[in-house]
Amino acid sequence: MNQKGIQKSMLFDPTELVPGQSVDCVIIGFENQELKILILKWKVKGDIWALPGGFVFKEEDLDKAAIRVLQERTGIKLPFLEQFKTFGNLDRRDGDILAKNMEFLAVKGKVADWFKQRFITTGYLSLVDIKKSDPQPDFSSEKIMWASLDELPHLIFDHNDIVKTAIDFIRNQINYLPIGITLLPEKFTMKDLQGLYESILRKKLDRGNFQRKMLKLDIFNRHDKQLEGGAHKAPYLYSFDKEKYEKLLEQGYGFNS
Amino acid sequence: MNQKGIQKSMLFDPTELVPGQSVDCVIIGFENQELKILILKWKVKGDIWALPGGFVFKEEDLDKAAIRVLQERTGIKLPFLEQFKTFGNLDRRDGDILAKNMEFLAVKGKVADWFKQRFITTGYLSLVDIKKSDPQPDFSSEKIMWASLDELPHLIFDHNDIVKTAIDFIRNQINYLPIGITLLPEKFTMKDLQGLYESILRKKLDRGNFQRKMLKLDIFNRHDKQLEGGAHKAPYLYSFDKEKYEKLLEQGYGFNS
DNA sequence: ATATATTGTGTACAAATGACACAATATTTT
DNA sequence: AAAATATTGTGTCATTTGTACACAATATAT
Repeated sequence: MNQKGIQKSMLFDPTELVPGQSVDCVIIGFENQELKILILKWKVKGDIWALPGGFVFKEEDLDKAAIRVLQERTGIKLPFLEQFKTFGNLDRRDGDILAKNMEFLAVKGKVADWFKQRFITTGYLSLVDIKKSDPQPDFSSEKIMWASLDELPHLIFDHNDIVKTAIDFIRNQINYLPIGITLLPEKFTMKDLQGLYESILRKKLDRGNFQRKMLKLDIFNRHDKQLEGGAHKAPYLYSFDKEKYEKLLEQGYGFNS
Repeated sequence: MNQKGIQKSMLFDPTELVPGQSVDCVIIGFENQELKILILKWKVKGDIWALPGGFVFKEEDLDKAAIRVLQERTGIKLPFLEQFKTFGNLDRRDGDILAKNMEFLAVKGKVADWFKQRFITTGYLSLVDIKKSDPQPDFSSEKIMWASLDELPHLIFDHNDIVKTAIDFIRNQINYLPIGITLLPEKFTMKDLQGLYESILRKKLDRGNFQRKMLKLDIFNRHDKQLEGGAHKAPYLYSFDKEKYEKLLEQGYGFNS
């Protein structure tokens, strides 16, 4: 969290970290009617993509570690962040890849040992407005990018599984998560919102019924008409009434089937 | 899992364990129309109740550790077990209580240090038929008992929070968890099943509608009438058709509101 | 001016939910 | 032995919710 913390984690001083414990973040965005995941390319030999993850300080709450790691590794601050599962299988790390990279990076001794141990990692889920976020690669990453969920490259270790679990979690919890308010821009059309639901639920919804059902929730502000657009009637723009939205979220709302 | 493993964990040999990582089990049963939790009384000074928990071997999957710990500490084998959340706050362990107990037990050196570190614990949920289970206290417990959820004593550390989270999890996932088949005896009445749902959802359900809705699921075998009973019409006994039940569970079923 | 695509809303039927009713039946009381 | 009592299994019906499809309104393209 503080500057010292950041420095220390960059240097991987094992004495201040919880051994064998990490956090990994599945950062989800929505753009062009599809879900996207933020992934990092490691500064190592070969194309190695991974979720932004990191370690936990001995004097740090697990939740705080997730917030800090996300901030350090992507520049994203104060996101919606929720734990969804902890992964602790013995085979979840690939020893071969690690060994080769230790060699490539000429990492030896305690630091190499640190990376080679088995890690139990806790997965955190973040929902982000892509337009508002400007993710930056950290010192250990060559590149950072939003990858379409449907065309996600192979990720290191069990990170593809972690992503899948995160998406299943969202689908399951869709009525209790602030998906609209976090994933969409301030103003959006009902078509945008419907596309978001369809991407998460992986099925088509009836346009008319979707619109009616959403509007009946009474959590939207209706704005002026959208001007730019295609050769057709311009849709209304909506934004969330945050108070009403949060009140409704507590009890859950939305789609049962 | 193996005999060696059990011995080692009893002796708390820190070199074979993952430091700072534990698992805690919320074992849930249903008896006399109410939910019950299995808790242990520590062999230390004062009345200290806790969830059955334990540590994770360096060469052991996290899920396997939970199964082993449950077995070692309660004698319960092959239960339904599911991870629900990981707790990693700095303040989740109470240093005072630990220090006093180390003193009382005359535990010093490495073993005392082991117990004093911060633990990140992963909560596992187990659903058990009380009638079939015969929990036994392990060497470190003075007593083991089923405590009514509504009259749960104060548990050590954040264990009361962990129980609450587990119950919330079940309520939330009720349509996807095998609650009936794990918590009820082989044969049961619709009233039993309704009582179970009411205990979890914490609300009364209409008897007639509940019965109809359940039977319509077509996952039960209807047996002979129950003979013993009160001054009234004897109810049917039912059991689950396991194949149909499992098929239905995959897609979820039950109560939306 | 006309064509086209898409929106906002209407309608009508089906299915699910919720509240309550009532006969059937096993025991207890008289 | 008959009546009283409690509880079960099922019936009914009004209300709500879900689903499919229709159609006028309207913004731009031709």
